[in-house]
Amino acid sequence: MEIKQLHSWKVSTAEASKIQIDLRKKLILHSESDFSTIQTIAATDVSCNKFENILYTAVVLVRFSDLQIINALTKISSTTFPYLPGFLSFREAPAVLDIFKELSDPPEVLMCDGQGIAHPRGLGLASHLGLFLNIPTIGCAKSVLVGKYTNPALLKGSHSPMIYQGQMVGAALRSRSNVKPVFVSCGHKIGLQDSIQLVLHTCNRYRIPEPLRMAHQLVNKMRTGNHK
DNA sequence: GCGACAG
DNA sequence: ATCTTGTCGC
Repeated sequence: MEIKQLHSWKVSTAEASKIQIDLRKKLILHSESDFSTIQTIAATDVSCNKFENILYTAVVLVRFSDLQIINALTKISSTTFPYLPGFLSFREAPAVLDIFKELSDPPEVLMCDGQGIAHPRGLGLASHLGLFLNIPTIGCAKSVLVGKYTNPALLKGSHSPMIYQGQMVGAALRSRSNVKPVFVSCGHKIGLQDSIQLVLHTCNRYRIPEPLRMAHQLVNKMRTGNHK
């Protein structure tokens, strides 16, 4: 599929910071399409050995009705950009985009393991990917990068706002009853309510949404050489 | 200066 | 992110 090349990925952290501040203005933080009728949902995840710069990346496409895998693409690549909180996309996004270049059709929505706009400069991995791919993206992180929240009620589906610099940037969402919440934020081209509903729909047995779990399992098997 | 800090 | 076993609870 067509990928926008909005800037170089070979940049300093100072340049990266400027890029984030510039690109955040281009984000669309509401739904323009009807997500009640979607047929599929995509997810991406990246794995890496400690102290190494080899990235194991996967994109999975699952059917929305039964959450079964329709397609899965993987790639092994190297990176020079280190992990720095607030700059994750400059490390991981190029690998994800490389996989999407091989995909014929854009997915209806992409779920990412990290923040959307709940980010120091409002442009986390999910938002950054959304702009390059020009598709709806959702940030679903396992922990907070920025923002304060009060614990949502213990029942699945309960959520409370994440507040950063006086703005609501996402939601702490109880994806399963009695478990630690996940942190959902708009990536691009989708509203927070729709994002929450899609994440909830894909959480059946575990805290982490099924598409993200499957992508995670895939990259870990790649990394550890388990071809089962 | 100190603490916080997606993956 | 990864390193790691059993164990408590729904």
